[in-house]
Amino acid sequence: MDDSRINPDGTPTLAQVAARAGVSPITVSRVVRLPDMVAEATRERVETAMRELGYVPNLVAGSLASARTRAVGVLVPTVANAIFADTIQGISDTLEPLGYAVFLAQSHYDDAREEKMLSALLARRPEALIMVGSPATAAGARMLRRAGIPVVETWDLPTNPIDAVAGFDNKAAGAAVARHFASVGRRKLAFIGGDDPRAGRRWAGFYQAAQEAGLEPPLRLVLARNAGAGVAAAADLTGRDGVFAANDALAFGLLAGLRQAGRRVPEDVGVVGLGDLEIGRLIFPTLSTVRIDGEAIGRTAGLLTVSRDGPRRIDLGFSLVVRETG
Amino acid sequence: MDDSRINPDGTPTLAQVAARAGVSPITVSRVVRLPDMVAEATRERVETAMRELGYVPNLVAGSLASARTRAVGVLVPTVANAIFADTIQGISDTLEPLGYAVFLAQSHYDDAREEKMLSALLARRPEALIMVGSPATAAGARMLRRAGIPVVETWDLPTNPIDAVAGFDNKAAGAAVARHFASVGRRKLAFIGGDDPRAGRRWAGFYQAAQEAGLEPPLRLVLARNAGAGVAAAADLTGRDGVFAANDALAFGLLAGLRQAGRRVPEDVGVVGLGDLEIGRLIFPTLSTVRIDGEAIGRTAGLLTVSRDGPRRIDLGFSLVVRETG
DNA sequence: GCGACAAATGATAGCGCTGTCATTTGCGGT
DNA sequence: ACCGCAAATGACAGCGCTATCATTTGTCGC
Repeated sequence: MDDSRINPDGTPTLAQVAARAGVSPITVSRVVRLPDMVAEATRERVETAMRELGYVPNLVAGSLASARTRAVGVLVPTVANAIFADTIQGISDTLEPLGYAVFLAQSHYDDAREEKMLSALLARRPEALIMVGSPATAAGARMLRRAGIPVVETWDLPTNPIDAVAGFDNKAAGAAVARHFASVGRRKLAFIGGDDPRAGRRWAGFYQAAQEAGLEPPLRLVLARNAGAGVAAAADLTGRDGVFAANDALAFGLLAGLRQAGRRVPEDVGVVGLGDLEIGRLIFPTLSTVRIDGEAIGRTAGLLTVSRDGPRRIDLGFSLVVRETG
Repeated sequence: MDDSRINPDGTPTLAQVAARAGVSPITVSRVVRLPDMVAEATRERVETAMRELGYVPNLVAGSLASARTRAVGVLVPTVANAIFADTIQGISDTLEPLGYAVFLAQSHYDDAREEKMLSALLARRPEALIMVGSPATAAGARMLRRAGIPVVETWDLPTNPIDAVAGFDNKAAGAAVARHFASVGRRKLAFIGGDDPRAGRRWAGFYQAAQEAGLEPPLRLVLARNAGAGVAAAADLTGRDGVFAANDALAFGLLAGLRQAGRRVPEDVGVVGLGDLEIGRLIFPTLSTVRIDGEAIGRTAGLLTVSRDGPRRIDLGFSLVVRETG
């Protein structure tokens, strides 16, 4: 194949395929999108021309002409946190077979950055938008409402969602952990986590349930959201016999820190994480955790973007999984 | 703000902002892209109109008109593997400040699917493409060469790269692990991993170095690429005293499987992973591993897409980190 | 062969924005 | 006031494809 036939200023266009196959451009378009509508002989002629030219459809142009991008915007705090990676996986695995692509963006837990990312995503006119949590700013929320596309808030159950929800009750999850600690005789509790709204709700539930169980007020440590912070937090938890870490990664760090401090788990202190990452089942001692199916959240969110059937608020729930860490 | 002013058929357009501000459309465009080129009074008038209408630029149209998408396509085997998530993070953190977005796709380690994803990504006309590994099919490679955009192959050092490379020598990494095992007296080695080209190269280096060290031929187990397979693999490794797992996740599973089988690590069997995930430093016993800086691979790849300065082949190397698992 | 209808193909306009050249406006110097 | 130049703004065409209506072609029944 002689490359001189390719548009020297760029990649081959649909018009060039049409000229080569001796048909009009719209027929080439039909071969790509609606092949059953084209006579077999014509279709084969066009397909040969496409193959010879190495034609790759231009979805930028097609999206503009059709007012459809066939893409979904996805905004997560960070892709490096495995629980969100599972959600992205669920979203992608659900939408890709339906012909939808994923435009990914990260907020890094920063409100201003989240707003900027929402704007950047919306500029690309995704047909829907899925985000972890809810917009942190009024401007962000306004932008999403104005966009007039399906919006799914995940990993939480907001009282005034913009559109659809696929999440679980963070406050109830925190309460369940505190009640569990009380039921196994833990008296001095603590919570370690970040300062995002979801961690705040887990803390609120944890605190309230501890109060209701007659335990002394739990301690809250607000940390950076990585395992290293969990390691360091162990030093501030002397005397605490039950610690709820806002996510499993923090819990892994905490376990290492406690081990280094010579505190036995679960004999001296119980540890519960959140997320039920697979690693938690493999380490020693195995991690007790609040099981959240991040991938199911993603799948559900994906389905909520493409279908208006059924409820728009899905509570996927959680369950407390008690393993060796207490 | 009365919503009736918004285009009832969709979101506000640049033309509507122009009409509202009493300027021509190209002036609105300039306010968005080149604000210093517009007189202050005019700019403020336009900005007010944009704000009142809730105007969000349409990058679909802008991309077509300017022949620039300001996006980079990223193809990884799976986002759920932490080492690739780190790379995505590195890519995103490097490109986002430069105004580039990430179009993400996953191959799920399937050749046909990889080719389909490459085509889907290229249809969106990314200005560059970054992929883990190299194209598995000739058609995929041809597509990329034809696209005429910067292409970065990562996590490997291909002999005939399409354009640029940001990776490390997988074969040498495998060899280093075998030599390490030999140096600490391991005699019967094994390798567990998937069947992708990179795992194959790790195995080849491992096998060759073991031969050169006079050890009996190592055993290779080809597994599903998840921790669960690592757990199960322990049953097939009786009598082996040194096991190299193709990645850390597999190693975590293997450690659990060995623990369940009553085999002590490192007394009975040494285990080395690959990737140096943070969790490996936190668990007990701490994991020996081949350190690969996935995030640095991503950052380097990101820079290779936006700059043609300097070498196009970057070997980020690796290092063997010996911890408690041997 | 003719007419009716369906299948197949083509013509037209335009999606929302921008590269580029043209025109207008403003400023400073004489 | 006039001229030259730079800054600011506008006009025009079109990026590559597709929605939609129009036209052509093919098939079947009489």
